[in-house]
Amino acid sequence: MGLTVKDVAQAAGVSQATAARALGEYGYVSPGARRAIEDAARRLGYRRHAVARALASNVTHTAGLIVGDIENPFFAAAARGLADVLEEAGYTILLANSDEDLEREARLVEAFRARRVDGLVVAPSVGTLTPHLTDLVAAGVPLVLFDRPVRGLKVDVVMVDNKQGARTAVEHLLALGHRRIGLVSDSPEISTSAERIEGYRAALRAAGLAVDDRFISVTGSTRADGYRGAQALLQQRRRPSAIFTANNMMSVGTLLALRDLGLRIPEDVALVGFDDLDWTTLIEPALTVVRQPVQELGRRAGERLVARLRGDPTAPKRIRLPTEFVVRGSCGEESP
Amino acid sequence: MGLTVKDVAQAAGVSQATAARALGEYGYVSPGARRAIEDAARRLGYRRHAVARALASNVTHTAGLIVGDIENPFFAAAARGLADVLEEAGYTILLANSDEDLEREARLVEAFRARRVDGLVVAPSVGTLTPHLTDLVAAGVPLVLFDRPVRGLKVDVVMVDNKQGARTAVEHLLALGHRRIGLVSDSPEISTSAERIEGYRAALRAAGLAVDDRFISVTGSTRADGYRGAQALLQQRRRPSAIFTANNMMSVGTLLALRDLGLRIPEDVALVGFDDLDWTTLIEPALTVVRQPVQELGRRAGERLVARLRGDPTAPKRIRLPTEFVVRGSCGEESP
DNA sequence: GTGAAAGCGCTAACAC
DNA sequence: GTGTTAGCGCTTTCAC
Repeated sequence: MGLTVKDVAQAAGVSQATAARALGEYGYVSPGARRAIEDAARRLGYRRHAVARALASNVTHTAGLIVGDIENPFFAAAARGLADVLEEAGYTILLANSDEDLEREARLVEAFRARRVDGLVVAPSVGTLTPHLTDLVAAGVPLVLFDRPVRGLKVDVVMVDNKQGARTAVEHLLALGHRRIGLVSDSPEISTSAERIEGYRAALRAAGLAVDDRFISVTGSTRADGYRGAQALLQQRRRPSAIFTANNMMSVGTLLALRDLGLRIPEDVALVGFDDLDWTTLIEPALTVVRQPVQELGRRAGERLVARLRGDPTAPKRIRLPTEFVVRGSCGEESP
Repeated sequence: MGLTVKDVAQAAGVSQATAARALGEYGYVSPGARRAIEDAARRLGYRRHAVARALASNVTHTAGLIVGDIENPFFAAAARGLADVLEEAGYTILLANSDEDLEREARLVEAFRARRVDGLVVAPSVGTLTPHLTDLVAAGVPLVLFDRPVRGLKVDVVMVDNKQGARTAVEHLLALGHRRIGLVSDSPEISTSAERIEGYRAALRAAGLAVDDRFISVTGSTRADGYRGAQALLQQRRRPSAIFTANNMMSVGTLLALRDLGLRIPEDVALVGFDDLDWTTLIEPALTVVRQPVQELGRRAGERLVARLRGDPTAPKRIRLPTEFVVRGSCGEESP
């Protein structure tokens, strides 16, 4: 501890500036001096002080990531993809969970700004303009929105085509003859959910069907919420013959509700989920899902951020990765 | 950007030192001055500069977390628990994945030290003394080992009782009459796995059975490894009648292998997994598992680290949380 | 209780 | 190419 550039410079017999240039990998240093400096550094056990460097250079080589909950496999996979890209580019990740709470999210953004992150990737909990994000952008801090756009915020967004994904899922159910199709979703405040709900509605409308609110359950986004939502839908006298769940946690809840109600899949109720997971092929029947390229999503977000950090001046990009509709057994068919 | 303590001090009509004391929440400041300073700060939109503060005070309020892979639900849940505790205590988390690779892990520790993290939580990929960790401890940086001890390293460890957990699982299978019990595990270099393997052996020995290496598959730790390992065990002419999988990813792989081989659970092969997950009750039959208090594990690690950061001088603690054996259907019984 | 001044360890001009 | 010299924005003595 406490070994500085100056110490290395002395040991190597050069000025502090030269040693700093060699150790910090910038500016010109003659091969000879470089060798002497690197030798001395190694010999003494010099360790660069990223904090001092950050203060002097105004660059921290640190990026913030704010997700709803790292425990959710969706965010975990994304974090992995993001980390891979950012680390490769020399950045370290600061991680935090917003719990989909706007106030918490704002506090976290503030904390990350105080730490002078070079850029930020956030999955915004609300899809409308909020000061913590507009201020950030106004201040020129690169921001990449993950999974969800914010209406009116002109920054890069990396997301999937939620509406189309949901629509395809519901059309599949319609094609199988279902007319009472339930929707178990979380709040449309989360724009992803709004789009999936929209896709659901669009499919029904296109089929000339009325959208019946009694088949729609909109709650929180946890597994427990999914359980309750599905229960509510299924306990009506005229229950849905099929259900589309708008996210992975709610799929689990719905599955549990179905089981507790003694309803069989797909005989009693067909099921399609959004987001593919480890266990979707482990259950019987396997779950038909709208698959998202989750890790890729994280990677792309990382690439956008790195591009901005390197000064990419182009207009904000909205990257929409396609979903893939994976037919398995939960709607009463065999996989192709 | 670029608004400093000095600016606030001028606006409030006090010296920089006083403003800094108020803004930095240390030292004495009269109530009057404090109000003036806080008003000015709010009015001007002052934002504290954590990097400068860190350089001057030599405290970053940052903790590093190094796990094998954040995409693994085990680590994700732990990260969540840890984040909750650390955030509460005012720390921000730097996250990185080691991929269970020692060299990578060493690089990451180095990168975190360069960033002057106040402390570190790591799930070490190797259970023996390695310089990147001994140096860290020698330098006085608080370190908490997560999930796995390192032989000879005198620091806090938070883990579960792997041996007992594994032993209980195998004893359960033995009690059901199984004599050919397979083990699908990852490398004993990861001490957790070594302990689980040890528990497996202990149970067999206690029952007076020889440990037959043909029933033991030790490979990497991915799902694919589990799949291959299980396949290998099951394709022998004399295949195991039961399998114990030593981690969650390998349970998935084994389940897949079982299915592809057309083997039924529990009729053809009984199965017990280590680590409980979302989907273990979703499959049919539900998976009997050794459950670990995963998030709690993360929380406890966070608590230990915070204690050390606050100067707790007591001897290193080895916290061993108990596992819970959860009997479901995969061994041929009903849940209680 | 408050202020002046000296750093923390590094980068960044600028002169040589 | 290399050295000199200012800072970066804050904390931290130490007088007052």
